[in-house]
Amino acid sequence: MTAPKPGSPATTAARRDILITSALPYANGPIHIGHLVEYIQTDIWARFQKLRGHNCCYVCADDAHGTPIMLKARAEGITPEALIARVAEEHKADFADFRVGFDNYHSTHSDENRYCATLIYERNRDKGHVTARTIEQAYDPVEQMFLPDRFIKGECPKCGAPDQYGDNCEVCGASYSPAELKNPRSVVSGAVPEQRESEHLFFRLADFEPMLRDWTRGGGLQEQVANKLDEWFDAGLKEWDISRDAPYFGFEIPDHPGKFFYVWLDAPIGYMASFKHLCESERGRAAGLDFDAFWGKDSAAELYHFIGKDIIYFHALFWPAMLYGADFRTPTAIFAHGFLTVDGQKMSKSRGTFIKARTYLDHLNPEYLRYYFAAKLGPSVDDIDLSLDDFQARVNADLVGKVVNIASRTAGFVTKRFDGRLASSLPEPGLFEEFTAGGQAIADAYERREYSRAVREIMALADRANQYIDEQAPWVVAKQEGQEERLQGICTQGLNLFRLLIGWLKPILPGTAEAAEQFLKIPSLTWADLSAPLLGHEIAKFKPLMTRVEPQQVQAMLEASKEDLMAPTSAQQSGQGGSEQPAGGAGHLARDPIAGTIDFDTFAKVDLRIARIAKAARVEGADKLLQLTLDLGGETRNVFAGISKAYDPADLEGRLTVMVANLAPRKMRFGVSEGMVLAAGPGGKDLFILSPDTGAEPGMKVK
RNA sequence: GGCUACGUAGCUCAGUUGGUUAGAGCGCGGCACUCAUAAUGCCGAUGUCGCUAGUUCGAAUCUAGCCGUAGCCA
Repeated sequence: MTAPKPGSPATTAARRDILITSALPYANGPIHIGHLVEYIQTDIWARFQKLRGHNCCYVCADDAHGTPIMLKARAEGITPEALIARVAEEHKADFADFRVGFDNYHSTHSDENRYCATLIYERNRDKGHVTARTIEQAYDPVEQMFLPDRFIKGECPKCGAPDQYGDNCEVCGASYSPAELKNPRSVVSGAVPEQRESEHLFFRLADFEPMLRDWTRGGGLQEQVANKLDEWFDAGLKEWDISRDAPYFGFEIPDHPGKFFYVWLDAPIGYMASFKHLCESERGRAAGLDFDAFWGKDSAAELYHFIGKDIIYFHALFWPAMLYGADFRTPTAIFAHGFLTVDGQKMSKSRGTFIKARTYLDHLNPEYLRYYFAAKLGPSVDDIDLSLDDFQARVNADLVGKVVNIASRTAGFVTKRFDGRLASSLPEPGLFEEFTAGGQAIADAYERREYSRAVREIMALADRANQYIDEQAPWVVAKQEGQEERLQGICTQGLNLFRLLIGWLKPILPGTAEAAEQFLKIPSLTWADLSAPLLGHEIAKFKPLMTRVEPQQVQAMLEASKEDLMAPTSAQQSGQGGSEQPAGGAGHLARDPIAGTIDFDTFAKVDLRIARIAKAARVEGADKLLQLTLDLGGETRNVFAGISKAYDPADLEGRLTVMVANLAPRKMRFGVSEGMVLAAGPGGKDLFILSPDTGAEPGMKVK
């Protein structure tokens, strides 16, 4: 059996073995709605394949290694193991609540991954694809560790912009090496980095050029991605540095004590490890899952990786090469998607559009976002935009106004007039068949990942169903004597059309589909069930399957996202797949490096004043905010401070503290904040407001 | 800076190999209906297809340059 070409219509009746993955989220921060584009896109595809009756597994894991995690754990005073365990729980809860249905969620810091990474390394090494070479790298003499480029800051050698990372300048866009940086400083300790030598291991990617060129042309890549790869081939494939020196949180390389696998080596291997863990679990054994059948060199199973466009290089070059070199099968296809913008702009913390998964869930139904993303997603690598106005309009119009409304406007008659019983035949079987015929195009669209097309097709049919009900006007028939049978027929027809629509939407809206199944009193729908109508069957009383999105909910979510920002927490944006971003370090300087030098005039612009906390109160509806009335000795200010978890309002009243008195007022959901009190600490319960020494009086300037 | 993409109605997007008057949903204007979560149906208005030049009988579609946006540069 040969795997069908990816993107080919799902015409094959044979049961396919399919393994699907999403990129591994990095275990140093929370999931946000940008991440969710990928997990929702993948989950829809996995659910679709399962509904079609295929043997489909969807696995993922936390990407748990690397310098940022090591330093963040150290900054929190806990072990990396404790950190990644905590983050894993948060990630799993977020995914579960968004109904991302992983068959297994594992970690790259696992026995299975150590085994697979070691095996892949050793097999490649034994074939001569790994070489050792001494390189020069920046070294932090205080922390006694080598520094990744992103952990060195200094002035751009080209434009002189201060506070730039060691690899490129965000001001002028120049690329350079950390050694070129002027006045370089270690982000971890603030020390001046030294250049030191160290022996590193390199994966000889160029050995695989013929195989990779072949694989690239094999139809497993989107055209846009293949174009990008050609560019890399033309530039020549370079060796890949796969080792890092201690201290490092990862797997020690067996034959090189003190050296560790680079996080990006074992990250994709996490896909294998997660699947291996699934195979060896009770569930996996019961299902007869065989690791080798999926990963062996001649596997007939299909293997798909959904990833973001930023990590194509790793998945389309290193990963297939590593697998090939270690005598494993290569992926059937890589599906890259674009990034998410909100209202046409990059997600922004200050605009409140940097929305964490949890913040969204606190205010809105996950089905809304799943639907909206589906309505926008296609198979290309183009970015997609979350337009908040469009989001509300679309969810309300399409899902509540069109689809759910079909059931809502027919079910009442069935319950009241026919004891919930559907008619035993359809008055218009032709219309039903017209719908089921449309199901083929919808399936093809799903298979090709053209979700936006599938949604368009489904909504066109939903319009058709509403037209039918309008034409038949059951509310008129209901008032006519002796027309009971006709009324029951119309409603049965309408509910059957509704059932088809819900069945087709099930990969996108698993929760709503489940509620609809309960309403219809039917077992879990599969694609095959949709060919025949539901007749002579008793249904439950209709309850709203989905409520409308209210603008206030969206506003509240944005406000809450701004609150997250105000509380000085240590939350960091996580890069997918273990990019080495500074996330913490030894002590507070590492977590939050000292900012670039300013002159005295700049400092003098900040007017700091002693203030007496005249009143302090909790803010209804905000879990982090306290409303403070600050007495400046003649003038009072209303200030919101994100310190509710650290202080009891009663303990604050009467205290003296320090505030920024000339900060521009800021409008918040709860009122206008006219300044800011100063506090130190990572956030949550660990926040400490400043107090002046005895003798200070309200209104005194701090200088 | 180099490369790869993207740029179509107020908004979000379709537009298959170049071929008549460029489409949909939302929003907007009007009418109808009242079963339904102010839901539904019918009718209508709305565009120099980023800009410029070229190829062609003919360009939203092909080519080049420019402008804007995103990502990558291991």
